[in-house]
Amino acid sequence: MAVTDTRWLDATELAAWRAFLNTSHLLERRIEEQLKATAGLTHPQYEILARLAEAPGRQMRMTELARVVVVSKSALTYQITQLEKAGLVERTTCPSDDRGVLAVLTEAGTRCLDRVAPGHVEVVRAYLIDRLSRAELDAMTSAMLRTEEALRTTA
Amino acid sequence: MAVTDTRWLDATELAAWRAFLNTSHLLERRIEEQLKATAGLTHPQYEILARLAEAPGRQMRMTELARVVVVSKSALTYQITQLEKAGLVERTTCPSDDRGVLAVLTEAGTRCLDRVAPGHVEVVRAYLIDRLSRAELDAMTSAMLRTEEALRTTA
DNA sequence: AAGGTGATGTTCAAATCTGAACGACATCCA
DNA sequence: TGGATGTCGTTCAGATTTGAACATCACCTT
Repeated sequence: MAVTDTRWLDATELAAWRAFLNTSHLLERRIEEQLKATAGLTHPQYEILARLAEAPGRQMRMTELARVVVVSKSALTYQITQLEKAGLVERTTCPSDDRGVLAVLTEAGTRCLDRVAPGHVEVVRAYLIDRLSRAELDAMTSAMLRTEEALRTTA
Repeated sequence: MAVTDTRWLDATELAAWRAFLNTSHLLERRIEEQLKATAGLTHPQYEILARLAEAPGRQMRMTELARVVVVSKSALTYQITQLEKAGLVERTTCPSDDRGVLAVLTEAGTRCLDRVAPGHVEVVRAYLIDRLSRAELDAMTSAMLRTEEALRTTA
């Protein structure tokens, strides 16, 4: 096979990559810890509630929800079941497609989110957003949006 | 209790946060997929091998390794056991501390890493590093290093 | 109208992650 | 020297994630 010489990461690039990787893991850990302590929620669960709250009719199709939250379909099925047990979400069959399922945010779900959101936003600010200059924020956003686009479209 | 008004994220900040979150999850997924297909490794396992390869004597203490790779101690115990079964890593009791355990990269582990690294770096480049301008890379690095520092020192 | 193709959500087994509890050893100070 | 305190790595139970397989239904072409 044709062996192409590997373009290794130089010191700067490796530092960038590892800083990104470590920060994402550490931040994830911190968020998880805060949500668990405050509301017994996991981060994916919070994201599900947040996305539903923003959606028209406070409801969303399972596949679409899995896509925006970035979890597998089976993980979403599991989490929606958990949230349903907790009374924060309900399942409805989609009127326009008998295969489809709509996840609907309940009143209790809305109240839960209202109660938890401030503390969550606090963490996101304290460790990420508020530590970036405007220029850094803009640079990061444009960079991240570009890579997200690439990751979503490819394969 | 004194209720401080929440400083919600504005549209730009929310976009930044979600782009970061989505990108990290999507990239993690893509990396995991590539490593699994290429070498049957998980991402944490790859990081363990990579860190050991860089370490003096190709060995590292468990706690320190868990810290740099950003996994819990129990997760590291589990993964080192897996890698030991695969013959890529060995455990040695630390000479200077009988409580300590040294994870040592084996010859097979070194060869495995050499074989897998190019493809892995390829993915990191293709979806992140090569998509950022020099300015974006620098901005992201400084921002990430600052937040990493904050997350590592606090609590 | 009927079959082929594709999408939808769930189930299942397997792997992995985490925090808490634990036993073993180090270190420090009286 | 002898506890008191802390660190180290492991074990354990429980929760979560994933991909593959599956049954159901939609859609499109003939």
